[in-house]
Amino acid sequence: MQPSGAPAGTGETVYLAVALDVPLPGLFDYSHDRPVAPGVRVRVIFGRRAMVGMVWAVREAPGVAADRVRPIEAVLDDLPPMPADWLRLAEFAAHYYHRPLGEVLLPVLPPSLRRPAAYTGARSAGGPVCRADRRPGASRAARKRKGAAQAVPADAADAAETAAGADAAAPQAADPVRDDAGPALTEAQTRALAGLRELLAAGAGVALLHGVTGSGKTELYLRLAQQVIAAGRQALLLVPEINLTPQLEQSVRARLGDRLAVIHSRLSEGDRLRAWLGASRGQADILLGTRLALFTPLPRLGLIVVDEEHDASYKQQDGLRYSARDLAVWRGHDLGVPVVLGSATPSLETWRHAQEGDYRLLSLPERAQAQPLPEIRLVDTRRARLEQGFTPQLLDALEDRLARGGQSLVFINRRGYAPVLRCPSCAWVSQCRRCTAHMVLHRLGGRHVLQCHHCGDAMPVPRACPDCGDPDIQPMGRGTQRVEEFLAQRFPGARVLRIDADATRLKGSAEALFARAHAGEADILVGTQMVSKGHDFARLGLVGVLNADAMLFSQDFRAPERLFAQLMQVAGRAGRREGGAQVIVQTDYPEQTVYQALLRHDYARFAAHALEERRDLGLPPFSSQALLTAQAVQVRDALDFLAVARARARALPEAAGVRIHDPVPLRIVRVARVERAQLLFESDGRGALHRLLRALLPGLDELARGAVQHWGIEIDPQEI
DNA sequence: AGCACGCCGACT
DNA sequence: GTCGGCGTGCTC
Ligand SMILES: [Zn+2]
Ligand SMILES: [Zn+2]
Repeated sequence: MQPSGAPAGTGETVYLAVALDVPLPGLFDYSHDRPVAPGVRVRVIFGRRAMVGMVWAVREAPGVAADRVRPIEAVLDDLPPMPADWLRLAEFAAHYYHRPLGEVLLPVLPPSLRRPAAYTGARSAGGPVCRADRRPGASRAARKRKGAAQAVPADAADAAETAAGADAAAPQAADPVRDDAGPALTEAQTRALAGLRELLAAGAGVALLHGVTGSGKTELYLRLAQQVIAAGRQALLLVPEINLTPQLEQSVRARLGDRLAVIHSRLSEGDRLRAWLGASRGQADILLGTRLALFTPLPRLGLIVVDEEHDASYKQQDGLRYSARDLAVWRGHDLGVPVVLGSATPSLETWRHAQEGDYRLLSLPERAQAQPLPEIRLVDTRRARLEQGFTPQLLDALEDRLARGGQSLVFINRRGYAPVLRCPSCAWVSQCRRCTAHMVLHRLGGRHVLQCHHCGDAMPVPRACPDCGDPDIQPMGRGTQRVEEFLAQRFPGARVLRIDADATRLKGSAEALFARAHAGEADILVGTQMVSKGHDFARLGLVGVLNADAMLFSQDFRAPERLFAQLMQVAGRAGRREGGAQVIVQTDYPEQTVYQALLRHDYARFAAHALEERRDLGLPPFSSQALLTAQAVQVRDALDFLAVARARARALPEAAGVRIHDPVPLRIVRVARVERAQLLFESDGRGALHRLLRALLPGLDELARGAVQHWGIEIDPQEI
């Protein structure tokens, strides 16, 4: 660290334009005795507090009155300046998402690099980088985890298969062509790999690897990464949060060696910094991580892979609302590095790019191990007599699987026992006092409680109706817990295992529950979307889907797209190791395209239909959207703010070609005593929309003074 | 966003 | 009398 005022200054005062993580536009000028390179972090006093900022530019004169300018406290020179391409990426993100530079540059760094106290305390010992370098090994906890992971695979082939998750082409015991380079490829894999290698040879471009669950996409990523590493470059492999398991890490390590860095949000600060340093110093050849790994400097980057590119977890939901997939494509393009997007159900944005020829489309139409895809049955629930939500067909199928010793999965995307409690005599329902939403009945231990899924509030279940005293209040509908209870009682001999966010929180780690399922300690699994990702269950022969229609009723135009992806994913759990698997989807609307396309495992048909609809309605990907959001105690104030914003926008010359909708309250207006509303902007071209926002947004802070607590802009919203 | 200052209600 | 409530305003 270079203390300010240290010797060897030039004597000339310069002004450093510093980016700070504050929601204020622009940069802040600080004085210093010599120039400092852009991309270097500095410690400064801002207002009353110490902050870490990043130098963006050097100026000869301050942009504000000289008496307001303060000196740099310290130049944090324990790291070289951030590289130019990294600064370009951050600049693009700040510009595209309409946020100040500092709100991108600093939050994407490992936390210890942006905390001023990490450099000042008595125990700071030269700062976080020195401390990390002094203990180059991983932390004790990390070593323990690694040791445990390595101890597991007695059968390495099997471990690699489960681990690489959805898409490892599993080496079979009898596979004759297997060698150190990995399992033998199918014909389709070989063709796709050739296409990917052409992309690599071309040096840039985007490919969409479209392959059904189990078609072996992961194997192709690994081979491509191997090739890139052999050429002396680094590979960045992004995966959804839920897929980044110790097993995946272990299998990548087994295949690509120890020069692997892993970055995700659940790492300790020390481990995260060490991984980040390893990747940014070029010591790691491969970086495996979740969306936040996208912002890691990689000096020798040669390949970016985004697995399950349609996954919602690539979109950050708090702070800077960026899409790691979109930024990955930008970074690849900027650096002239190939980008591979993989999915069984690509986002329609990506699919359209592939159809238009912007992206190279490579398909893996079949499962790698030649098991047929499961047979799908739609069961019409309109005229069925239901038993706790189950049709006789599904119950019969469950019974049949039980008799044959197979495993089944009942999928219901709703946690808890019942979504609402209701009084039969009056209008009382279990309403949350802080939200416009029902409190959900949960079984906790042996007792029941009411829980709000939106604000986290909890309360005991009343013994009788609080309004009229009727003791006979009833749970309405069902969630995983009630389904679990029903199945246990309906099939007394069966071992029923529930896997959802509550079960994994309560009974220890998710991995332990999944391990029980894998070990065959359950006949019927009951789960939410948590079970539909990343995990294969060897003996799983039947998947039953309850309540799929709930996702269809959403106002959001992307609801069918998400439902289709969800159903394909959960259907893909069945029959991974043996044939004869079956999926039963209960629905009131079997004629809907989503379900008809699902019957044939036909993504292309679904996508063509959905795209046609989007084109007719002028929706993405045929238009660009932005959402202006506002929060207030009273939704009226939020709506008024948005109405004025709309009037201002319409008065601007930049409004030409931009459709500005009406301000509307959110579907769930109040969450934790805050009421929300939004205003949708839409235009056919991206440029017009962004020009309008650039003219409109700077004035809104002033407009929001008063009853509006908060406002924000979301570019390319994925839920509206 | 923090973090101050600032001016009115109930507490030792 | 002051402890603290959060309204308002500023931060290079
Ligand atoms: Zn009542
Ligand atoms: Zn609530």
